[in-house]
Amino acid sequence: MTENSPKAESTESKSEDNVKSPLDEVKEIKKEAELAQTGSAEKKDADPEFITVQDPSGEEPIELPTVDGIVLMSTLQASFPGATGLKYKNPKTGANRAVQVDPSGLKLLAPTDGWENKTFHVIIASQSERVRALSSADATSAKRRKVGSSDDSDSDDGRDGRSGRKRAVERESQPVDLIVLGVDFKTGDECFQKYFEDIGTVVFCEIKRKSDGSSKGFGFVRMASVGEQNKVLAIPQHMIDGRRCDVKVPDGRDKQGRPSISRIFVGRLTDKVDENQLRKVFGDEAKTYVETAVVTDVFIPKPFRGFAFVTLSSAEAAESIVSKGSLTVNGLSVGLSIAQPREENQPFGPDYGLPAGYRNRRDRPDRRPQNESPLPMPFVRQDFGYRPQQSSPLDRRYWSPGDTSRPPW
DNA sequence: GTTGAGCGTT
Repeated sequence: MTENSPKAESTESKSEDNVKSPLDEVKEIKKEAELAQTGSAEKKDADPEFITVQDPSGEEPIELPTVDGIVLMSTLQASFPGATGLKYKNPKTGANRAVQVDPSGLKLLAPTDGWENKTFHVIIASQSERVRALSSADATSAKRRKVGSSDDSDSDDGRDGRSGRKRAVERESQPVDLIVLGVDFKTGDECFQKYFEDIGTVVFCEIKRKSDGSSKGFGFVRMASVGEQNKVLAIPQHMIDGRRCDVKVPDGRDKQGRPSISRIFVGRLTDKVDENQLRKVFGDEAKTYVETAVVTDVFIPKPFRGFAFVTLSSAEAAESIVSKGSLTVNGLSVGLSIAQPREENQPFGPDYGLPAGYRNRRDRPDRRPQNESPLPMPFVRQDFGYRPQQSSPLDRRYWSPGDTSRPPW
């Protein structure tokens, strides 16, 4: 079985670049997902059937698609967050029958007499939670909360399986909507959703459209867990409906209280580096500090300028790496620092502590003068990811030692 | 030439 699978993907008439490893990675992931799905039934040629599911809150029934004769749990949960299964009334006995769930928990298996001619009802883990989710006040955050209801402890990372043991990973924030850029205008919602369901559980997704219904070319997706979100973000280049897409954490949306994402400025780069190298080096390094950490984004300015930005899923990992001061990439040492947010992203307004001339030369606040109080343990007390602030504004101001001009106070 | 940036709500 070591032969290349002769898939009918010969229709790649478009751009077939030499970016191999990322694509292979995608294929591997998709293959995994495929294997997980091809359980028993094998009727690929059949048109997708739909089953009718009654909404527990009494709204209109929803039709869910079947895939190869099964219904994906992720599909169910995308429509009914918190759902753990389906049931239907047995016409002979009048009793409710539960739809069988396969051991992996990913698939709902067809009843022995098929999906047809039945109305299914959703089984929700906790009714009270669902009610709470529907309360308008907390609608958005409740939506997120729902996800974990079937599996109360967070499912950090699929690879580790059950969450029986606590890991040396601190609690990361909830998944966020990820922006998907470069979506083909003809790509439909189903296809869009399906793509991400092959990677993990999708709780929300949407292609943005104009008023006339035409696609804007981008969309959003939210995965059920941070682990799955990281899985998505770790893929450098997505191929959705035959088109290359980028998936990123939207600007300004990653900081809800605490940042779960952290960006590193990488200086002193040579023009030989490419994105994949940076992903590898920083990804490996990050995992030595936080095992679930992944590189979620790499930005290299187009006319090469000797620097790059590497974003990690873990602020702690980013801090840890940066605290080393440098890292070896391609045999050369590169400079590291925490990326400064752009002006509009700075929650504290302009640089109060810095004379105007220093605003572009920010000496990192985290590389503190030696003659001052000891390091405040960056991640212990880090209320805001990008800017470790002193508790007292008078404690510390930064200016160049040789500078004769006075600080403003 | 050591600080970027495709971006949503009904």
